[in-house]
Amino acid sequence: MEIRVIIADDHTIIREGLKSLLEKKGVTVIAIAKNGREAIDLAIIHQPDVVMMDISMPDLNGVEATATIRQKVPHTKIIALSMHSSKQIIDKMFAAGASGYILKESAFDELYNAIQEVNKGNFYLTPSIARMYVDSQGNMIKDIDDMPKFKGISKKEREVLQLVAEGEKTRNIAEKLSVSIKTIETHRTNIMKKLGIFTIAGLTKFAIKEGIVSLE
Amino acid sequence: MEIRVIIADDHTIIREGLKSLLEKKGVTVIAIAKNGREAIDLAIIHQPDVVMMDISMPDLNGVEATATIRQKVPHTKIIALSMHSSKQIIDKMFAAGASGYILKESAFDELYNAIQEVNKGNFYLTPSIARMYVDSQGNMIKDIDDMPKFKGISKKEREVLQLVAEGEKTRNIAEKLSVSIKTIETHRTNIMKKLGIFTIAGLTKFAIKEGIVSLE
DNA sequence: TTTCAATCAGGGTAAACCCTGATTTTTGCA
DNA sequence: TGCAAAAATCAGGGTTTACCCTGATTGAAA
Repeated sequence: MEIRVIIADDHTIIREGLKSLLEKKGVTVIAIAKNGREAIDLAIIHQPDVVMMDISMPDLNGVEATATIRQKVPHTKIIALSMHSSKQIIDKMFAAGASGYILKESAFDELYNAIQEVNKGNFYLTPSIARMYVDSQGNMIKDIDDMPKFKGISKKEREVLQLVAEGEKTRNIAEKLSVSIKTIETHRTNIMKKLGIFTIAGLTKFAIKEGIVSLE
Repeated sequence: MEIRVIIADDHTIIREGLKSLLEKKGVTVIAIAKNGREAIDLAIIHQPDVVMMDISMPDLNGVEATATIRQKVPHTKIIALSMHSSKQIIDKMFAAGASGYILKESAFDELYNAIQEVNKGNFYLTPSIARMYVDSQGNMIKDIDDMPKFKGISKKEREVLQLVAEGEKTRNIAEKLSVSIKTIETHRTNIMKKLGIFTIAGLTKFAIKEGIVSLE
């Protein structure tokens, strides 16, 4: 059976390379996204079987994009494609509703395997990471809808924080999120109060440290 | 004429993806290395035309591997394949003897172009980075090694940039440097023009990338 | 049912941003 | 050594954005 896949990664080389490899294996790459927001839009339009989702992307990161896609296109499965094996990041991704997690240093065959498994409705975890999970928790992943809070920062606030740290002005953020400028101002003020950081530069550094935005 | 290439990258997905893309274009990938040490060994054995070299690799990084290959296999050209556009890293790579520098977010066509150019004996720099190596008159600075400053940023401007990126307000910066607010405003404006970055968040990220400020 | 997230308004001050134009000091190099 | 270029300094005066209150509504979650 044909598997229809969307690739989301901010690095063109990876997008194109992955597409080339998947197509060799007979997987149909129906669309390519270069950030989380594009991934959401394309997932809604194309209703793919699987999304290969990079975690750190500009504009809207992979964790948030995963949560939104899981909500709006529930039958679409998501595999996180990451460079990091930090437990914190993995937890976030599965909490957001990912079905698989593989590393960029994994072999392509493993990635192909993951797509097959996830498409069948199973979970897939890179073996090295799976070992870490079984040791610490015992139980595997459960489908949690609500994302764990991040230092008291709400989902929307985190989204605003990312855009602020990426250099967007309030007006542009308001347009992107289709709300009023006043709303964004309120969010930004609340973020600053919660974090105790009162400058754009400070917020930017915080967002970089926390992996909310990348330096690329 | 056939171009013989070695790929060195610690991420299997990238190695295999790149190989697949290059072979589609008729480039011969004669070997694949997953760290710098392997890259050196394989370069000596196979004497390739070009090595695609990732910079951050375990065991032995791309910079050292580049220097060694340039010394032991002088006719082999090296293209750095990086995720970062930090000046320090670029300088190091070219100092080590690289002939090209491209980003992983570049399109594959650009990478293919770079291979062609480098194989002819030319240098190749990703346009976005090349722009940073251009002075205010629009002249390309060829000698990257003794480039005095980064895109025409003066000493004082750099000082102001650091304070801006650390979250200081114009008034505080003026006080610290014992000059008027207007002077700082002028510096900041000039920095923005020179860098083509027009937000505090952008300046902050730039400063972090360049090591002007740290993440604490 | 009370809390919290998300939405938005009014109205204000401070700061950033953007010109033009100018003087003085430092510095590269012919 | 001398001179032109670049760096550093500052002013005036404008627009825009950020920042900071108070206050209010809706809907969802606890």
